[in-house]
Amino acid sequence: MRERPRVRFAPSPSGDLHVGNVRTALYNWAFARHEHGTFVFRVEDTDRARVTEEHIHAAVDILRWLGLDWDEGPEVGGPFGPYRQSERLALYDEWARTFLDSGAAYHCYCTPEEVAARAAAAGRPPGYDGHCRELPAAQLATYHAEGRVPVVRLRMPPGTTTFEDLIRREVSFDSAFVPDFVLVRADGMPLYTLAVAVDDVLMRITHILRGEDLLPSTPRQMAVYRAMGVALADMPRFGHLPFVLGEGNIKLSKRNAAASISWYRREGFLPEAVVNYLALLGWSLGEDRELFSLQEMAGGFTLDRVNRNPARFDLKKLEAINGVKIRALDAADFAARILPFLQRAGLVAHPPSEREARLVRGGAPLVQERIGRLTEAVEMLGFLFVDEPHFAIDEQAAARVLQAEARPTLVAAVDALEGLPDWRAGAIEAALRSALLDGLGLKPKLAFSPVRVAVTGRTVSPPLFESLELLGRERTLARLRAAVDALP
RNA sequence: GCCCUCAUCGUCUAGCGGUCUAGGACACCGCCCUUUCAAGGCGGCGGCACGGGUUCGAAUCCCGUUGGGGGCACCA
Repeated sequence: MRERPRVRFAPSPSGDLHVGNVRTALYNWAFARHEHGTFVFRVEDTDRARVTEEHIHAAVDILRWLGLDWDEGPEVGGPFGPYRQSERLALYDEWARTFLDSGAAYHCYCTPEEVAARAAAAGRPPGYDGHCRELPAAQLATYHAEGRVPVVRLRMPPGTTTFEDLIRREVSFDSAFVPDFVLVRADGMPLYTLAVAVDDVLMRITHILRGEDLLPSTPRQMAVYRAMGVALADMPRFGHLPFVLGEGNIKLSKRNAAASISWYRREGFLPEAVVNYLALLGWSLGEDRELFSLQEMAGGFTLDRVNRNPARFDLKKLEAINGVKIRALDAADFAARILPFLQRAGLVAHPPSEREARLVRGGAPLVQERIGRLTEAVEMLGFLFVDEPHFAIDEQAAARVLQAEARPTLVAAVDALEGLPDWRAGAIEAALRSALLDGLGLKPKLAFSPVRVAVTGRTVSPPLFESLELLGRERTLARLRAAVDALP
């Protein structure tokens, strides 16, 4: 009997989408999908100075990358558009006029400075005092004569606003603590306070899941609904999501690079990991299930499992989940995911040459189970793509491992590998074990590290024998000989 | 200052009056495996903020205290 819910994600993209924004989008999406409702994406760009075209594109792009799709909004349209507030200004204007006519709103001629000064002088908390609520005609004339341009304020109805929060419980605000607020600026531009309410009603939004920072603005939003003639029972229902805090020192400030979701993409996090981790910040599937897909999340997403307390972001945990998701990828998919990172590092061409493609395919399985971020594949596989003349050994690694005493080891390795008829990992391992372990009586750890550093340039690398096989006989021997020559 | 809100291991959480000497995950610490690094396996450390109630019985319900967070814009 109950109608399908319509929910929305309505960011005001004044920069890269924030981690908290995305978590809100995710919950709205999951709720819509779970209830077989509609997910609306609306852009709140009434503050045009801050919201740019570029930011909007970035938001669309990152949401798509995460795998969130919307039924109405930018690039998909829908029956209740336009979905950008900057294209709906006439609507807000119309409603502001209606409010003025009905007395639900009034013109206010006070400047922000005057309002603040009066509050301070009276020792009241900041906020409007209702000064222009009932202006005498004479005063009005004076203001006009002074050339003052009014804002439109909503007349906050007296009494108590009570609502059942979808995530908390009953919340109520006494209007005495909710000052009359501005709907339209002196320059005629509508404010968030007007635009959200009008749009949510006009777009038939039924459930509003948003950050808890908006909790105190709920009575104001409901007052606008009321002015629009919406009955209490028909108003959208609100659910306020707890905050996502930064690590350590509270707030996930905009200054912090890790606050913007695009950072995670650049740093080699999988969208399925980001989404999985973000879902965990304030919600759980239950039964100790921590790993799931977007679809599984949608399948189990109910509001009664959303937490009320704020969550702190933990990069280590995200990384752990990322590792699990990386390992769960099939080989071809994983190779495709690391390719862009190798390309950006300048190691592989666009498109990859045949040899490069072969090395990516061959190298991918070597690193898939040992990295937590896709970017690490670049560090570990770099040695495969560098041409001999440009191959360089990490200085610290050389200083530690490639000392004079490594000479017999490297020489023996060259001898053992030079005539090896079968250049495959198994044969390479057998040859090196016999030459270095049996022949020189070295411990494995000591025997293989000079070879590793000489050939990969690092003390940490993918498995040695497979690495040599991939690198090929020529390049392997060239690097070993060069290392011998460079020995002190 | 006023209003609102939150409170289980270091962190994310399970728990929705008895099955809790509180479960899982990440982190951390051991051990095993091992050609480096990981991964994996096994084990360990560690928590119901405090005080009152309600109840035969509270992590779970109520009140208060403390502490945290948010809001009080011609930002959203």
